[in-house]
Amino acid sequence: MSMVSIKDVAARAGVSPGTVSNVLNRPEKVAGSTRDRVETVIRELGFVRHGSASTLRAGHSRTVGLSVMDIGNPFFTDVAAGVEDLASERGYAVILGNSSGSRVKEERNLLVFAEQRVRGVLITPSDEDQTRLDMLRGRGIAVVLVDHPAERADQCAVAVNDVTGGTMAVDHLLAGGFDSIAYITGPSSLRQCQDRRRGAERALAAAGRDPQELREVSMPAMTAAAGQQAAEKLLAQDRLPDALFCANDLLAVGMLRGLLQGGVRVPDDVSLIGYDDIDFASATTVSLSSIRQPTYQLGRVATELLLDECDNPDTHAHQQIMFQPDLVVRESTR
Amino acid sequence: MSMVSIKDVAARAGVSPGTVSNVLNRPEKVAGSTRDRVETVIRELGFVRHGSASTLRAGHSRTVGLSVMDIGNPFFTDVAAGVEDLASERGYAVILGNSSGSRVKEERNLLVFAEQRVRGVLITPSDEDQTRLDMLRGRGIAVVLVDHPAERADQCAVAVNDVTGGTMAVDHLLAGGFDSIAYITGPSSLRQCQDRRRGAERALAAAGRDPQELREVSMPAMTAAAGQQAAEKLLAQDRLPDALFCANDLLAVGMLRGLLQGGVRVPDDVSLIGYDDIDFASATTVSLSSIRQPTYQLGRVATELLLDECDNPDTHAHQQIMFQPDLVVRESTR
DNA sequence: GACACTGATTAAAACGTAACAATCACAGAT
DNA sequence: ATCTGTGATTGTTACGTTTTAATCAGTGTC
Repeated sequence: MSMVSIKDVAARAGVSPGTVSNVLNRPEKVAGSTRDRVETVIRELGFVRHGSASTLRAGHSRTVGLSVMDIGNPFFTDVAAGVEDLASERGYAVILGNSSGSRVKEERNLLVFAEQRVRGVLITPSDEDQTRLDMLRGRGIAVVLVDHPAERADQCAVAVNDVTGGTMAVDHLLAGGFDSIAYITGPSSLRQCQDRRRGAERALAAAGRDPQELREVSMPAMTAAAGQQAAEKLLAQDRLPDALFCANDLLAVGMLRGLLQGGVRVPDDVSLIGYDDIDFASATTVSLSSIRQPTYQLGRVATELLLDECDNPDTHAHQQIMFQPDLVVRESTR
Repeated sequence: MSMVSIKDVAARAGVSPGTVSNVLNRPEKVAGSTRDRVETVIRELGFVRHGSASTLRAGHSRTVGLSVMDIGNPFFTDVAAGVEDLASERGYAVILGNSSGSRVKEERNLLVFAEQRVRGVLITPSDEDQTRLDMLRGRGIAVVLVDHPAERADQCAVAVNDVTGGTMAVDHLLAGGFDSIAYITGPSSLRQCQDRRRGAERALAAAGRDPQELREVSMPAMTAAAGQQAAEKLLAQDRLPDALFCANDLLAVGMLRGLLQGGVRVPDDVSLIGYDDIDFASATTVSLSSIRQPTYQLGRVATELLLDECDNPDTHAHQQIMFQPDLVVRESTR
C-alpha cells in the first residue's frame, strides 16, 4: 500500500524531487553520475511514476483512445493491431473502447477518453454526427477518423474506397453472368453499408441494367449470427437470387452456413461474395471471395497522423487518405 | 483549450467547489434544488471531470486493466466482451493490453497499468512467473488470473479444466478407432498447452496405450498461419498420423487449410479436432470438432471477483473457480 | 581578486479534485 | 431567550508530479 513517490527516491538518492523528475523526463539535463545514482534508487525502490499526477501537472497524457464498432470482428482487431504497434513504438498507450455498434456505448467510451484526458482519439464512427467529435477537439484532443472519409478538410481521416469496393464485387458477379443479385447489408445508417451499396448500383448501371433491381436484405447487426438469420429470411422467400453480395465477411460466413443448412449449394445454386477478406475467409466451408482492405495499414497510418498532430501541432497538416480495395476470388463465386 | 474545472462550475452555480464535488460523487448529500442547479451548469459548460486529478486525490481510479495473449484470437475477444460488459455495468472502464505472446510486451502493459493506477488487473498470464503480479499486489492493485488456475490460495482465479478438455478430445479420437495420434501445440511453456497434452496422455493411458506414442508438433505461435506451417511440416514427413488434436482452433483452422492444399482429405484421410470452439469452427471448409469453453462467462466471472475484491476488500474471500469444457462433434472427426 | 559565464541542482508554485472538519441556518424543545 | 440537533454547505489541506526561476559551485578572463 505504501506508494513510493518521487520524493522517496529523491531522499534516498540525496537529491531534490526536481532532479528525479528530470532524470525521468529530460535525462540529458542531469549529470551522468547523479543520473546513474537516481536510476539505481528507482530500481531499488521499485518506483513507478504516478501517471495521473503526471498528467495533471503536465496537462496531457501519453495515451490515445481507440473506439471501434465491433471488437469481435477480425477487421477491427487487425486495425487495432496496427494502432497498438505504432502507438507503443512511440511510447503511447492505447485505451480500447468497443461500442458494439451502440450509440450510447460509443458516447460512454468517448466520455471515458475525455475524462482520462487522452492525447488523441481514433474512431470508426458509427454515425455521421460530428458534434461529439468537435466537442473533443474543443478540449484540445486530436481526433482522426478511421475507416471513414472526412467530409470536412479540418481533420485527418483514413479510409478505403467502399464505393469502388462495391463496384468491384458486383462487377465480378456480373462477369459470372448472374441475373438477379441481392445485397445483404447491416444497418443502412452505416456509411460503409451505404457506400458499398452505391458501388453495387453503379456496377449495375454501368452494365446497362436498372440499379433498382438490386434486392436488399438489411440486418440490424453485421455478425455471423445476423448473416445466418438473413439466410433464413432469404430461404423463406419464393425465389432465391443467383448471387449475393454481403456487406462484410461475417455476414457472408453466417449466410454461407445458413444456405448450406438449407440445402442450397454454393456456388452451384447461389454465388456469394463478402467484404473485408478477414483471415477466416479462406478457411470457410466454401472459401469466400471477398474484397480485401489494407486493414493493418489503416490502423497504423491513422495513428501516424494522430501522433503527428499531437506531437507537432504547429507544423501538422491535416490529411485525408483513401486506400483502394482489391478483389480476391475464391470458390464461392466459381 | 480552456479546460472548464470544478471551480468554474462552482462559481457559475454560486456554490463552493466542494458542493460540486459532492454532486458528482455523493449526490444524496446535497439538497435537491442545488443539485439540479449544479447539474444544469455542468451541462451548460460541458464540464468533464478530470480523471487524473480525481485519481490522484482519491488514491484510486475507476479503471481495470485486462492483459490478453492474443487479441486476434476470438477466444480472447469473447473473454474481453465478458469483462467489458460487467465492468461498464459497474461503472469501470477497461484498459485493454495485448501482449501478443511476448513477455516484454506483457511487462510493458503491466507497467502502463501500474502507472495508470488501475484498480485491478485481469490477466491471462503467458508464463508461470508470479513475481510481477505480486509486485502489482504490493502496490494495492488486485489481480485475478483469467484462464489460469491459481497455485496459491491468496488470489482469485477463473479457469477451465484443460486436462479434462485434452482427455475429452483424445477420448473422442480414440473412440473413432484411430491408431496414431499427433498433438499440434503452441509454445510448450504455456500452461494451456501442457495441460491439454497431459489430458491427451491420460486418455491414451486409460485406453491401455503408451502415452509416449503421442507424436507432437510444436509451433512458436498459436495462429492460423502457424497451423498451416505445422501442416507443411507434417506433410514433409513420411507417414501421416490418423488423427490430429490441435491445441486451439486457430491452429486447427490453419492445419485444415494446409492439409487440404496438400491434397489430404479431412476426415477421410486424417481426423482433426481443435480447442476453444470459436464461432468460426462451425463455418470452416470441413466444420471443426472442438472443445467448447464458457468463454464469455470466464471474463464475466473473473471481473465479478475482481470488482468484489476492489469494492469490498474487507469481506472479500479469494475464490478459485474451475469450469468444465464440453465436446462438440462436427464433420472433421466423422 | 573581482568578473562573467556555464552547467547542475533546488525551492516553490501550480495542476483539479476529494475528503474532512468546521461552519451555518433553522426548526423544535426547553 | 437559550439550547440542541440536523441537514446543507464551505474552507482548507493534500495527493505526486512538472516546471520555472533562482541558487550554487566551478572555471577561466581580465
